[in-house]
Amino acid sequence: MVRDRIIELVRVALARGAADGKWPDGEVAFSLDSPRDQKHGDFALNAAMVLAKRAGRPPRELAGAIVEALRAVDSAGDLTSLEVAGPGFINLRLNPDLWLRALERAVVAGTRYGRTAVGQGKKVIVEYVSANPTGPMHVGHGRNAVTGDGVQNLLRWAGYDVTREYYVNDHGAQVQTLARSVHLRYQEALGRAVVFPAQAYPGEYVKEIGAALAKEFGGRYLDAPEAAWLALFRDRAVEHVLAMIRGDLGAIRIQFDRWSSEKALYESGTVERFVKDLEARDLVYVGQLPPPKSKKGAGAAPPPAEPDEEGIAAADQLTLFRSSAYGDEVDRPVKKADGTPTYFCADIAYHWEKRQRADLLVDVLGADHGGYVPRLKAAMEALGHSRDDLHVVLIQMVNLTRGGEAVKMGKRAGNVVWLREVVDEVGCDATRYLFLTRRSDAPLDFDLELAKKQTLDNPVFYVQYGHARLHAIFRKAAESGVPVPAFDLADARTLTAPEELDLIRRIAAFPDMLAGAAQAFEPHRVVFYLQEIIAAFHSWYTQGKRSGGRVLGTDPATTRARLFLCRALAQVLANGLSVLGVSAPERMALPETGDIGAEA
RNA sequence: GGGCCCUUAGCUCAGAUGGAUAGAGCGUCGGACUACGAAUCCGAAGGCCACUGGUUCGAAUCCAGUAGGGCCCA
Repeated sequence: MVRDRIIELVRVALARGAADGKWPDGEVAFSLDSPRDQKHGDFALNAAMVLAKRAGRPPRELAGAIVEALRAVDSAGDLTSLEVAGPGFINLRLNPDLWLRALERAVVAGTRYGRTAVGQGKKVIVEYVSANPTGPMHVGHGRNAVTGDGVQNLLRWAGYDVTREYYVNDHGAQVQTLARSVHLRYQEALGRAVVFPAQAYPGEYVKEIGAALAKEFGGRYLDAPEAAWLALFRDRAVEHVLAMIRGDLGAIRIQFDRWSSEKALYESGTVERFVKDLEARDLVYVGQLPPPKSKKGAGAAPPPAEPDEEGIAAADQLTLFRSSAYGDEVDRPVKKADGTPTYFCADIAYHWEKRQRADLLVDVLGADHGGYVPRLKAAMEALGHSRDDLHVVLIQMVNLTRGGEAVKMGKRAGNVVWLREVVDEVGCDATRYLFLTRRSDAPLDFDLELAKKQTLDNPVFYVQYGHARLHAIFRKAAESGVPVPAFDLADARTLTAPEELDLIRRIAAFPDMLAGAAQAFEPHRVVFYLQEIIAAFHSWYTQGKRSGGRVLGTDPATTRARLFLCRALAQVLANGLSVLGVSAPERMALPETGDIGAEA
């Protein structure tokens, strides 16, 4: 990478200068930025300002000394100009051949261009979606899924050894409620009139499962006691729902490497072994839940005597995990009064088990689980790991709109918008891309009308169109008997327009951008990068068209060079879209045909 | 009442580990095709980066507090 090469040069120069006693020894936390303003060169180095205080010398004077040191180590002649500017920046201009070589690398690396080794093969488990197996995926799950998949893919491109994992909460109250709901529909399917209580799951799919079980078992469990069918109905219902979820995921091209079952954690004894481990480390004790934080001054409010949804009441003697010693607000129960483990217990047991399989854990959670993060981190630390071995990506909610009008959503019957409905309406590419047009921790407005539009308002369309347009150029070139050539430095040197150099610099920065996005767990950066680079292309293209400097010009060397530039650009677009799981069509149907065609 | 997130152009949002004159899209106004996709592009207008203080060579970015919005818990 171009930037890495310069960073190395700077390091050597700084070390050499320190060795010569020109400035104090030690790490210099310099940065090498690409300035927005081209007048400031290819890169701006702030080392002199960082070092000024330690050296006790004015930044600009120090900058002069650093410039000398850089010149001394630049035996290859990479730096064509070095100037001190502003408060003490050093503006670097590079030998243009360096940039042109980056263009060559992009094409030579092909579908692998952008892959880096910053992850050093570290094992990472990315857990995402993990929607409760009590119903199909809704739109919010979709955002989680797409973001998680983007993070996962970024990490893969950055050289991590990634496992995609889905945690199935197939144990506990919610799947039991599902089982009972299904049993009611089962009775109904057998002709019995039932009253459907408010807490039961209302969806149409519950009826389908009930009917399927009626067909399979007949009246066998019609009047049987709950104990006879609960576990069976639960397992069958979960199976059905997971099949639906797999279908939903398939519709947005998401697959998992591993499905981890909460129930299996119990059945395999993992939870029990984990609790033993906690006891052995003296991380738990028996006691009562602390009183909730009360209104100030008025003394402690009376603790609620009512059991909560997990069946824990204030007066219970619980097994508590010393999470408050590791940054959590209070100690959290891992066992209830009757000795059964809590949901939290199984969850940290799962993380404990995951951490044995990987160096780094990433959880993609809904923002409503934000309060859960400190106790998970506390658990990591208590178990002898670093808090940073777990990184949590929080996903804010999706506000669905149609032409600007809010689409009402809620948990009540009939109000949920399933992910599948959205994908069926706007397509997988638009769904995936638009879910990533905002930082994940900010709420997202998703407009169904906009997502379907075949105009530049629609960011997906804009980028895909750019890719198709590049391929139109290749087709035209082939028709004219001009194949896309191999790299030739002499040809490439004809690329001298500022717009062309700008495009080349962006292409060269692609691997850095991907690595940065991976390390920040922020797939939306890829979206913004693509948006910018394709805008730069459209601009260059149209301007060239006006001034007669088209890609397919009369001068053979220029034509070859520009075709090659387009080739590199198309590769970057295709690779960037591939990281996002969005297709890069080589041609797009005309709107008159009414065929969207972008999925090809 | 406690905790987390957020506040940047009329609207929707970017702004990488602090860098030089804060960017993009939409919307508004004005322009550009006899050849590779005008499904595109160019230009203009539009800002007290919520507020106050602090940290330093330098703050939209980091810290504290205030105001407003969202989520969770109670």
